[in-house]
Amino acid sequence: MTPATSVKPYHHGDLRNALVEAGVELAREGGPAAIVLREAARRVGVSPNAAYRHFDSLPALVTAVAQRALTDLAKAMQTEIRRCRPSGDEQADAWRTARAVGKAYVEFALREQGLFQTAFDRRAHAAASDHIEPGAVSPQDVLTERLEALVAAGLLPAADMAAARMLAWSSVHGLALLLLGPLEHLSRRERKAMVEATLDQVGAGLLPGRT
Amino acid sequence: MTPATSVKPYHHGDLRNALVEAGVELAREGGPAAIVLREAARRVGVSPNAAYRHFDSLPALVTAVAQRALTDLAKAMQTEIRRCRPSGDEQADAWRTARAVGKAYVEFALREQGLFQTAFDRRAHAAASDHIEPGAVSPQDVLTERLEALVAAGLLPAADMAAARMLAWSSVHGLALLLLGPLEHLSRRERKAMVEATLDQVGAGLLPGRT
DNA sequence: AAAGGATGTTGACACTGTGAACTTCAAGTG
DNA sequence: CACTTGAAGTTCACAGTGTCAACATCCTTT
Repeated sequence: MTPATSVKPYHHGDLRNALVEAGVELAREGGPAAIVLREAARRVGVSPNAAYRHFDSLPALVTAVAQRALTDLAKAMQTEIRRCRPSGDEQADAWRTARAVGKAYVEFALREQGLFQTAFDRRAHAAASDHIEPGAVSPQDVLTERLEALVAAGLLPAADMAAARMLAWSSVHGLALLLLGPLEHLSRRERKAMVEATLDQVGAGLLPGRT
Repeated sequence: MTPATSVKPYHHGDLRNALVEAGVELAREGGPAAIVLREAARRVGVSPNAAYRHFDSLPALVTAVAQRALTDLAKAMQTEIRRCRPSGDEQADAWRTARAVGKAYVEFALREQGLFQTAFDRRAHAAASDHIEPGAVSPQDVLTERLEALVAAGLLPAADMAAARMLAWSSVHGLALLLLGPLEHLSRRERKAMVEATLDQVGAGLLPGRT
């Protein structure tokens, strides 16, 4: 049995993950621009250049953090779906869960501003050729799943899927970013109202005649 | 008459503006992160710290560039309105111009990616206490104006203005950012289709029963 | 047991934002 | 008109960053 903290082994053992986690923490504190290679290495207790054994460059680390953020977002959406307990009415349930997904999206953005911005940072998506997690579920997947439920419930014509996807994703994504940026001065109450109103409005656009 | 280019006067004369313009150029080339104090000063032909006589810090310069970008965007929207020649039918015209504004928004974002991202950069809106241009018109103003036209034409209940504003702004803003980020691989044709479809869908949400 | 490759470390370089002290110049005051 | 004074630019300096090259250490495989 090797003592847990002997004196610090020369090899960290799980540096890549540790760096990503440090990066996540930095992103949570100050957004994508706060992800700094040297600081991440410092927090992990390792020399700056050790990171280059696991990431080609800083953007590569940012990309990894962004992917982590994306799956966190997806998880939050799924959790919110699970909190909606079925009422038996398939149509009502389909719409309620779809709405819940949108709400979870915005709430995650507000709760985890730094992570959310990192998830959609330009540099993150730029250095794309990074190895992707196998079982990673993306926010798009969760949304698509909900739209399919709407189709199955007969609320949405299958032919309108693509357009509906764009409207739903665009409006919720835009809403989140506006609340984080130009509308950041709004009170919690006002924000809440905006979110509810916008989600209803999206519903009106998505499902003509049914809300 | 002082010769236009004697030998370079010690005092630049219009440094603030020159720096902002250099900043705009940098932003156009590489987004908000590419706005670099020293490079801007270099391009203007002045020492790095000269900038500090006009801007408290780098974020202050970014803010100035962002404001310039915002008015550029607003101008593009207004131009697109003007390209819509009235057809006599007030309702049709109101909707057509509203739609044109949305389209101009997205097209500006695609055409001037760097500027657009700078306009909505976090650091830009953070250092807010900068002196604002007097006659500056904002994108929000243009949008509001179009919504009022919709109300005047009897297409939109005045009570729904706030909600409509949020839906329109959110969806168009989100659409633009998605096209620039996660959907950047789309072909020009696909993008176009997305934009048209989403705008129509927004119209459906905004004006129930009328498109 | 020795080789070899993966993993960390040190040292160095160019670049950035920013503060302090100095210089130049235009404008107003006695 | 000489002379001060304050705005606008400059130089020097420092800490912090990403990244490269060369070196050190350790696990693994033969």
